[in-house]
Amino acid sequence: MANIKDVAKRANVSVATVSRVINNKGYVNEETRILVENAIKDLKYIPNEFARSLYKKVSKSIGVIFPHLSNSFYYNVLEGIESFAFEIGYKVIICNSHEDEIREEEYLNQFIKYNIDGIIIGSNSNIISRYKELNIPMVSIDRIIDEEIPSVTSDNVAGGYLAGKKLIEQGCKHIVHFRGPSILLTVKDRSSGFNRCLEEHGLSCNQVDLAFINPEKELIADYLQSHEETDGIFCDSDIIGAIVLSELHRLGRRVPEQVQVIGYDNLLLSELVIPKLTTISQRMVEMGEEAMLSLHSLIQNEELTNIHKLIPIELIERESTKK
Amino acid sequence: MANIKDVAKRANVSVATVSRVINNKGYVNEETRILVENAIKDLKYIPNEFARSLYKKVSKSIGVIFPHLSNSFYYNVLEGIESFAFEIGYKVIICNSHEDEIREEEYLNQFIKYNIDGIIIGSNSNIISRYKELNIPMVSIDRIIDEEIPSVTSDNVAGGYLAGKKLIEQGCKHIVHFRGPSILLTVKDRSSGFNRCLEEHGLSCNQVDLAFINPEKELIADYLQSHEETDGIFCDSDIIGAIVLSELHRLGRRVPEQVQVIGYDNLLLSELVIPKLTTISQRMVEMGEEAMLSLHSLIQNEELTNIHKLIPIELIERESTKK
DNA sequence: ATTTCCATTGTAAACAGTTTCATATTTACC
DNA sequence: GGTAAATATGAAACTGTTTACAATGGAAAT
Repeated sequence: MANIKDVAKRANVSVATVSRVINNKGYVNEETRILVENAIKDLKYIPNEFARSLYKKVSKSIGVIFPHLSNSFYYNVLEGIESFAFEIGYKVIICNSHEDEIREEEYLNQFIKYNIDGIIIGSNSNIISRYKELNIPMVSIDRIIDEEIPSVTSDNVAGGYLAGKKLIEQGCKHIVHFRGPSILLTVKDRSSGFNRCLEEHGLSCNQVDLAFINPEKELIADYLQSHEETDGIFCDSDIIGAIVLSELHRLGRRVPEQVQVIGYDNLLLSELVIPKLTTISQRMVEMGEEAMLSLHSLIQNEELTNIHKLIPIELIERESTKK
Repeated sequence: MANIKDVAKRANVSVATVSRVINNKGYVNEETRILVENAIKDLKYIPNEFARSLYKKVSKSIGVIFPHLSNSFYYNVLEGIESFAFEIGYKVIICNSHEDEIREEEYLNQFIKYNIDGIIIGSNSNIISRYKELNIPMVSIDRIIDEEIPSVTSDNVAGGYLAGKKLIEQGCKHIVHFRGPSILLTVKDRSSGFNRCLEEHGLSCNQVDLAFINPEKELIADYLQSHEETDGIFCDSDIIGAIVLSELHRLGRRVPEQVQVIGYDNLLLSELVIPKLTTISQRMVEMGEEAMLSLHSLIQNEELTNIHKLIPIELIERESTKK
């Protein structure tokens, strides 16, 4: 691998001049520039970023900490982050915390070693203080971990509200909310939006708490069996929605004629079940892009006009609700 | 941020000694070691990897080039890669080529700048020559791009064969194979395994070529409508499988009594459709781990006992085939 | 004619480590 | 007691860049 000295030698100039050419900085005579550029081409010279970063203390890379990777939310967000990062010349180092604080801390140390320019956190981090003392530009995604730390979240309150509104508009009276784990802020927000909407219309609903990954099918089956009057169901995920549909099918209840169902996430799945699932869609890729955008501003020391970005949701109407 | 000089000063030793302590290399007196370690703790010193890498020409990071991120195969593989990489102290830089050669080439240049230690490629790269001239340790995943470049692939031939065997054993005579894009080697391999099995049993099958992402529902519907005799279906993905199931449902054909269906990938989806889809499972996380393992050996200049690793597949029996 | 300024280039210090080599001390062995 | 080997440490060179500063020459201004 050729280095800057080799180029300088071949072009008969000093390394400083070569550096000026590479960085387009300072005075360089046009002829000299061409000489240097040719030498660079001849030697297939590519500047060493380590040396550069060592001096400039900038790594042109950001770290992304997620609690999981195999989850459509995170990899779609990651897609958005990567996409925008590439545009502005940033590398993305991916970290899977596995919801493990020790692992997260180890990654944090790595970040320092590598002069990482910024961090995007999607994990349920309890080590915020550690993050804050690091003083590295940082953006949280999907949750607000601290008032001072910029965030990008999906408008979960609006998501819940919209789902409620749709069910009510289509005439549902006996509504149930199959919720995700209620420790999650996102779930709480959806609940609060949903409940507010019902209250505004003089209604209330039952809540059944479920896990996201492996929702207990039995709980769903039991509830549906013992609540024949149910005519509207809001599920905190399409996976729960799909299970609900299959249970309703087993019980012989017609969707959407007798019961209407709304899911959440707009997974591929929601198009493949019968009937196709009406769902709330989060703009995940956009969330990733917005997070990277905020982070970039932060890195550039720009003022953020909007510290806490709220990304709108959409209701995707399919066949599990009435028109 | 404290640097090695600060530590040296505080411990009243030279930087060389500090370096020896950090790297556990060379002679250091026990008392001196403790002195240095305390200084490190006091100053919260973390060595700068850029300076290190500059001298050692090793980055402790690998690049992963995938054609997409939002695809369960890739992110599961990524999960495996990241997991093992973390164990052995490597960072993972994620690159989404979007199937774009120019983008891939740009990433490649980045890799050189950053002295990347190794590359895992999952993309349909046509720029192999470029890769080869780089002389960076490299492992391909899901496809063999070159005889000399180590690879980790799923045993697609066995997958096709196993699917064929299952359908035949359960008495299918009129079999159709809804294939993925036939340009893909993986698809070709599945086909060849599937067809060989049918041939061995004196059978043959029809083939319908479909896209993976948005399989043309109409093609599937048309085929099923015009081939009432069909009693066995092998689908190159669970998504195709789910669509097939929904079409069969529409046509009033009972699964598995009249028609049996096998999918591929063991997506979450396959558990949620009615009836649950029998499918071939690829051990994706394991593939990622194995790829990282091979790459690590390569980086360490170790001989690979098995250049082309073939990861076994499994038949996951559910409700869309007879027992 | 002298001074000032700009363009152009090079020298050398900085960035933060690792490692080679030299030197000093201790221990081991004959 | 003398020599070789092992232990312990530091000075300085080295990694490949960027940049502050100095030096030079020529043009413009006084």
